[in-house]
This record gives sequence, structure tokens and C-alpha cells, in this order.
Amino acid sequence: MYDINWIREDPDGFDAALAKRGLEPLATEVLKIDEERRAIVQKLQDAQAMRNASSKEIGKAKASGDEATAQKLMEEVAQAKTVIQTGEEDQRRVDATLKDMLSGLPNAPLDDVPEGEDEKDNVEVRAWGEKPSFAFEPKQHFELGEALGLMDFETAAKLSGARFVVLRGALARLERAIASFMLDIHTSEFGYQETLPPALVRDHVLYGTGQLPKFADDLFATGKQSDQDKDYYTLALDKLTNQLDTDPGAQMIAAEAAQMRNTDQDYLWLIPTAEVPLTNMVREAIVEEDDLPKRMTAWTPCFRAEAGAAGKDTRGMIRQHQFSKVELVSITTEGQALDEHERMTNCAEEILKRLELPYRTVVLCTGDMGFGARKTYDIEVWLPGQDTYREISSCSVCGDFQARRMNARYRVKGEKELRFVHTLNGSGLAIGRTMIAIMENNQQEDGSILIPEALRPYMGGLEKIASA
RNA sequence: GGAUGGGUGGCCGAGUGGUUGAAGGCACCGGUCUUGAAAACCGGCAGGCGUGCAAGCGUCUCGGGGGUUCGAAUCCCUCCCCAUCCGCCA
Repeated sequence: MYDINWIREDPDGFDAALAKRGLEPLATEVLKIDEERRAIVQKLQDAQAMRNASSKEIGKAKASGDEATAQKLMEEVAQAKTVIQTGEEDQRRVDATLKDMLSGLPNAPLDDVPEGEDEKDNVEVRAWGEKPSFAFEPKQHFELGEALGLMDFETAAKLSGARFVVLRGALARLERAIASFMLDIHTSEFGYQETLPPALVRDHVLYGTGQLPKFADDLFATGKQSDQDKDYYTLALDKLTNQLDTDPGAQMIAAEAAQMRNTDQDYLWLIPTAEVPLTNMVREAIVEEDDLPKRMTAWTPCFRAEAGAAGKDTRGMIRQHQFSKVELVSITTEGQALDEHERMTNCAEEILKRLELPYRTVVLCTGDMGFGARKTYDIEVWLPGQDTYREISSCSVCGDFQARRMNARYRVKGEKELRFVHTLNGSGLAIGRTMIAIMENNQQEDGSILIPEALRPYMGGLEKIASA
């Protein structure tokens, strides 16, 4: 969410930010509405001031028994009332228009973010590790996993359809081992507090981090009131429409149906990432500057519907409706945010180093960045089976974009002033993709997989995953 | 799912129609005292929006929306949320 004051001060800067995102200029339109809004507010407040002053006078006049004056004032106030009523309606309307307009806009990229269309224009900032060489043709993770009998897409499809997987035995344990390993490092070495948040959240929480209102199609929603119920109430309303004028009973039923349809009670969303609950920990709160940065990490399942992504990465575990991830979130002051971004990215990279997995880090170009980000580093791990780098972590600094949506602020030390916190999030790392990388990089000619040294304590000392 | 009770400033908490934007306490900030600290005492301290160079002024906000009234934290309607007990349940 953009600061309207900033748009007023620097409309060209605002339009330039939108241009970087490939959007048409909007400043003129926004400022026109803003001006309209201020005119409405001014008029409304004048009327309210008059009403308030007169009301006090009425009180005094009545107290002193001056009924004539009181009566005259009351008539004046009655006239102001219509002005107030329409003014309030106008303000609500124009506030909503402005909010709709601004809340659908992606965050402004920082100046040092490269401009570009899509992932082709991302810029590599560093690479680490040596790609393994094989005396044989390296396989893809699903070939290895299925051959081992520990990765089963067919059974998963029976249970849940496409884009799910069943892991068994050592691979199932590997998921747990990787997650524990990551959490241990982030908590004991990097100062993140381990957190176990809910995986179901309310819609305003998703609005806070920016998934709603624009990306509802990428999410799974759950609820006791099903969509069919809603359709039912809608249908009932349609059927009743032509009876409404004549039948009071129909009116009552229609009112009830309308209410049921518009009620989102018990309606929750599955989180697409732990970023959502972790970042929202500070929503509607005022934190002390001394408590920042606040660092949290969580291992959670993540759920993504990704309606638009059909046909991409259909084989294997790369793109699933459910996967788990260790997430990093930092809540910082304005001044801390950029350093924290570098730090967080290093925390994520450190995991790959300890797992001895080659990777590169890229800066996403303006066209490839997520909705809420001002700058994003993607860490891409080398996958020899696919002969390519694949994203395994995404670390973003969001400025105060999410904080404005959440109304999350901090008190500047020694001052009265409140400011919006700055938020950052990063994967530290995606578990499934880490598993894939281990499998493909550490595969042996016989199809077995060497477990990285660092993980062996988490695997009960197991050194190699092989078929029984 | 059933029954009740609630939602007030950073936190706790008083307040049932007229200088109450809100007592009191805690926290925080400044000061007096002290070698220093604590304690004690004095003072300050809600947020948003509008306007103004600023001091300030105005306005809104006591969960959200609507209503009654000259006037609402206070009365009415409605929605949301929370807590407790019972039921169900890992």
C-alpha cells in the first residue's frame, strides 16, 4: 500500500515506480480523487464543527431557560445534518475508491533493482560451490526416488490428485531431518526465534502480506460454509426477487438469505507460506524500537493452488500443491531493513554451503519480483538431473508496504513519533527442493544417494539411501 | 453445536445521554532529591485525517456499520471478534 502523502509530494516518482512494474501512470487520477476527497472532508468537517458548536450553545440556552434561542439553533443544526449525512457517505465512497486503487498496486522496486521483463533479465550476484561431474548420465530426482521405492506420485494422486507426493522410509525422514537441521542453525546461530504458527488464517491477514485481494486464485480456502451454500443462497435470492414487492414473507427470507450469503464466518485460508502468519504477528501493534529487529523462523506446510501454473513442472516434486518450508521473517526499523536483507540472504545461503550444494544468487529484475517486494534475491540451487539452476529460496525486503496494510508500527526511541515497521521474508529453505537438490547432486551410479555429512546426525547416522 | 459474559488509550482498568478524548494505575519521557542508583515527589504522555511555514486550530475514532437524539463510549439494530462453561474431539 502506497503512502498518499508520498504520491502528492512526488507524483512522477510514483509513476516511475509503476512504470518499472510495467504499469500505466496513475498519479494524475489518484491525485484527482485525493483532491476530491479533501474537498469533501473539508466541507464535512466545517458542517460538523458548526453542529458541535451549536449543540453546546443549545445546552447552555436550555440550561438558562432560553427556549427561543435553543429552538432557533436546533433548526440550524437540522439543516447542517443533511450536509453531514451526504458528506459522510461521499467520504466513505471516495475512501473506498482510493483504497481499491492503491491496494491492488505492487510495491515500488528499489533503485538498484535491474529493470527487465522476466526471469531472463535477472542478474547473478554470486555463485558458490562446484557443480558435480558424473561418469554417468545423472537422473532427475523423481526417477531416483521412484526407483528407490520411496517416492510415490501414483498413490498420492489416488488420495489427492495431481501435484501431491507420498514419501516413505528414508526420504520421509529426510524431510524431517532437513527441517530440523535448518531450524537449529537459524535459531542457535542466527538469532531467529522458532515459531509454530497456525496454518489457517483469516482473510485480513492475507490482505496484510499482500496475497489478497489480487491473488485469491493461488490460494486454498476452507470453510464450514461451502461455496455451494453460498450459491444456494444466491439462487434463493434470485427466485424470490419477483415476489419481494408483494410478499412480506418473501422479504424476510430474502433478507436472511442475503445475510447468509454475505457472511464469511468460519471461512479460513490455508497459508501459502509461513511469511503470512509470521509477518502478521505484529499486525495492529506498536512495538518498541529496542525490540527490533524481531526475527522469527517457522517450519510449516505451505499450500498453493496456482491455478495459472498448469502444465509447468508437471513431473516430480518441483511444483506441488502442498510442500513444507522453513521460513525466515524479520521485522525491522526503516534503517535496519537493507542490512537485514543481506544478512537474511546470507543465512539462507549458509544452509546450502553446509549441505555442500552448489548455488547461485540472483537479483530479480523488476518484471520478475513479487507483489510486495522492493528487492528480491533468489537463491538457485544446481540440479544436475535437470542440468539447470532452480529457485530454492526467495529473500525479499518489503519496506513499509506490508506494515501499512497491517497497521504495524514502532515507536522511535526517545520520541513520540510512530513509524511503520519494515518487513522482510525469505525461505530458509524450501524443504522439498532441498531434498531434490541433495538427491540429484549426491546420486551414485547405482541409484543410491549419499547423505550430506551435516545431515547424518539427523538421520540416525545413516550415510546413504539405497534400495532395500 | 448449545449457554452466558465481554470488546475503552502502549498495557491494565473506571465510566449508562451534555466541557469525558475519556478517572485511576502500570509502562515510558523530562525534572527535583542523591556521590550514583532505587524510592519518593513534580510535570508530560492516544491515534488517524484536514488545515497551516509553524505554534496551533478543526474533525473523526471507546471492535465495524447503521439508527434514535439538538447532543452517544453510554440507548436501539446489525455484523465481526474474544473469553468462560457444557457438548464433541487429537
